[in-house]
Amino acid sequence: MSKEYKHQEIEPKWQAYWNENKVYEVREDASKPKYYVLDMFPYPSGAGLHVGHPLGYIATDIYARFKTLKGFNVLHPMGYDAFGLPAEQYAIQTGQHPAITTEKNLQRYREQLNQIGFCYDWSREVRTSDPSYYKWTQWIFIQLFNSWFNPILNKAEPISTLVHLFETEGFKGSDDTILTGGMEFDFPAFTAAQWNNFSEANQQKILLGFRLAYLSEAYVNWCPALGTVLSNDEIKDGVSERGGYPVERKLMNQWSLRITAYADRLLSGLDELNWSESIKESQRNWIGKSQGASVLFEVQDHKFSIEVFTTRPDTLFGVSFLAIAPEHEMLDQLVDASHIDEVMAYVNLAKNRSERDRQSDVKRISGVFTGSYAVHPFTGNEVPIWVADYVLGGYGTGAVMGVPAHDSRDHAFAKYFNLPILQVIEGSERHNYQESSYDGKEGNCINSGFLNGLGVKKAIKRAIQEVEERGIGKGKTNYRLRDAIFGRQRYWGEPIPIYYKEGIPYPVEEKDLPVILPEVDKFLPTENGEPPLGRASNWKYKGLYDYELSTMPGWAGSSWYFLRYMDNKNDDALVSPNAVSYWKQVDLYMGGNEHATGHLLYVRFWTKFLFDLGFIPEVEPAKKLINQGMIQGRSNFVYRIDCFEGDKKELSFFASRGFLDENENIKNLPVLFQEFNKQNNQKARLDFTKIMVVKLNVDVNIVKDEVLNLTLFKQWRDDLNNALFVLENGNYHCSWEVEKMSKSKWNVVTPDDIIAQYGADTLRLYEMFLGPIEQSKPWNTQGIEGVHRFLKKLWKLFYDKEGNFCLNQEAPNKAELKILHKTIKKVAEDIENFSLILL
RNA sequence: GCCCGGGUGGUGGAACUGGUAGACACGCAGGACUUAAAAUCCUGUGUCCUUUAAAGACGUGCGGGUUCAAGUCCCGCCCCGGGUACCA
Repeated sequence: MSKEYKHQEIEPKWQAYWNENKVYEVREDASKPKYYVLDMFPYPSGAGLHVGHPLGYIATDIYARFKTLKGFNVLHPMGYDAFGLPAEQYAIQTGQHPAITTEKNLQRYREQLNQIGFCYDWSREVRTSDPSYYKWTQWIFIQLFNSWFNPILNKAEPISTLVHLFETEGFKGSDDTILTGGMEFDFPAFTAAQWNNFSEANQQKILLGFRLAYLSEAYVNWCPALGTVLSNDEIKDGVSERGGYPVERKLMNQWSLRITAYADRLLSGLDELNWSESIKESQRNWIGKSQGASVLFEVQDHKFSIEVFTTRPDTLFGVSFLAIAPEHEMLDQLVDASHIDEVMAYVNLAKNRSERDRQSDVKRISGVFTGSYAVHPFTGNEVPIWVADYVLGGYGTGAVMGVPAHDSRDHAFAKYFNLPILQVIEGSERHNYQESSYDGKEGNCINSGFLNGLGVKKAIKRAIQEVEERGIGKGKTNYRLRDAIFGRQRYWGEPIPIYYKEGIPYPVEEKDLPVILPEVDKFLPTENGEPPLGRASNWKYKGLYDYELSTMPGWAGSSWYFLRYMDNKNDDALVSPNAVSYWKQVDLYMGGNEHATGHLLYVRFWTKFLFDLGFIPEVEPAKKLINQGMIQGRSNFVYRIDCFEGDKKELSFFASRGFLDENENIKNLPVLFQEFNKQNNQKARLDFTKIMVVKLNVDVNIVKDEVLNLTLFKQWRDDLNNALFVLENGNYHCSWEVEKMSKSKWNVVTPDDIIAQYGADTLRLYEMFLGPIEQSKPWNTQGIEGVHRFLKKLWKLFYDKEGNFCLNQEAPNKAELKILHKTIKKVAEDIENFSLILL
């Protein structure tokens, strides 16, 4: 051993030892209690693993090692969420196959992970893009396709039980008990005899309305110029980020998963989970259970009614208008001829606004009168029907009853369009109903016929009773949660294992799985707008039938990966009963907050589904969840001063932070130019026609303590070779801001440099030292020195000046034992509490 | 907009149920060791006033409130991060 702490020697030595002796490989062992520690697996991006990823990994690694020492049989695996958009985008730009990009990125991730010295059992690695893995993702999809949700048993069952029901009892129509709450399509009632005489096509069409994986129309962001569907992410300011083309919302036939059937179980299941309250609260809000009533409003001079959903049937007498969504299916029929142009113009505009836009933009009130009236079911009054974009097509019934006096958005709408505001709840006497609404639930009904005098809660019950008696509505539970659109018009994902025979979708037979992602010449949609898989030549099931051309979304593979780690090489089942009955579920799951309602809801859904069908023994994927805070990037900026003469840029240089004021404008122009001339030995005038300050992200790796390394800056990009500067005391000072850590912001710090300089142990210690694991914080490498020094001191406790390992064998005295045991207690408690900061 | 987090020195953060705000560390300043530097060790370090010290005043995003006592509890705001259904 050398004389001082040398991580360059210590770390590779032990990492090699672990590797050669397979120290961290585990197998089921009934003699020991099991413990399953899981990290949310990473998407292998081109920028490599940044310092944010290991934060959670290090914490779980400490915990996994601790649990092992405590005698548990610890499963601690790692793998990759390897399908996804970025690799596909890259493929579109460069022609490089996403599989190649992914493989390359993945290698790099593995190297980085190895360097940090994690105790993963690498023999269990999974990759979602590997056919041996996605075979089972596809298999689960087929199970979903072959299942329906039985609301009486409150669980999924094979579709054959529904077929049996149809064959023996038929279907009683939209109020049938087999419906899970109006989420299936409305089919007319049929008898068993009728069912048996239906054509195959008709039967299949009906079944599709009940399957947990089904085909239906849904709105997507369609970009005609790119011929593809875009995520909200890919849209900036209403146009495509790539190319800046217009985007419209378009109805498209899409595969969806009936997650809404599980809404109640997803909600009630939260109570037993040891997850943070904030995550559980987010999920509750996302599921958005609300109780109320659906009420039918007859449309005057027409033979149909509009169904509205309301949580406040007690305010029915306060209705002064109905508002329907621009997407409402009855719109065409009810709009009055004299209003048709105006309405259609509005609808075309409103439909193409994104939902988020429509919900967030509360200040801009818009809507248009359809020219038609509904009849108030109790008063018989005429109620004007409006189209308004604050009503969303996908939520509730796509129509609301406007009660301006007691709903703030209805109020804003009524006030803007001068619609009557009718008070029906007694609030505070001084409340001015022309100014604002009273949304509270305290008070008694007034001006409300049979509801007068009742408190809000009683009035709700009474109103529901009344509409039910009159046959114009019923009590109803509504969920904000929508079925999950599952099809993607993309290449780099799991092919949906469906083929079409005479236009009817059928699942690929299990023995033919996996449906391998075919090769294509380009990763773009076809000329006639089909997804990229439409380019695959001779790609037919059994050589005869067309395959489904859409692929699965990013979250498909991640919705069940925790199961695959238990038995990752099994070719006969997604996981063997043996393995899953031993490892059961994740005991500790660590991951980012950003997955609160996406991944974490879907994985719970799939887990419940697989449980229902008897494939796994647990209804929840993870008992305990810890959200590691996001490590944000700490971006550095430089300021370029561009000076124009007319449209021509005459001069351009970089000014240090101090020359700009708080608002990042030039503080004092003459002083700046004086300094510029002095420092660069020039004679620039300052009477330019236009002077602009351009703020640019600069690579944080060439900035230290906010001081820019000028030499490296000039080498950073070709156009900067001859860059000119105005410095402060010989230095260029940058500004900084907290942003998401990403390649495009030049603020990615990778663990590699830190490990090379200080070693993995210093990195690990420092990441834990940064602050509580749950808290988000920007990355800042300042401070790592102190941690490194701590390790050196620790090392010196055990090695003398010549580098000899020195311990003596003397029995410890009482005081020493006391310290030892206090330390053991403290360390054990801190680790159990994930208080990994204090040393 | 809505939902979930967060805001404490120059910096990361500590303060468990309301009870000495700023632990620990970084940085900075000074000193010791050294021919010198690095490394290491020691001392100081919230801000302001003050030659210094003592003493004092002010201090946990902003404005109010409750309390003997507020970083912590209540009300109203501001700012930052995440999510908002095809990013993962």
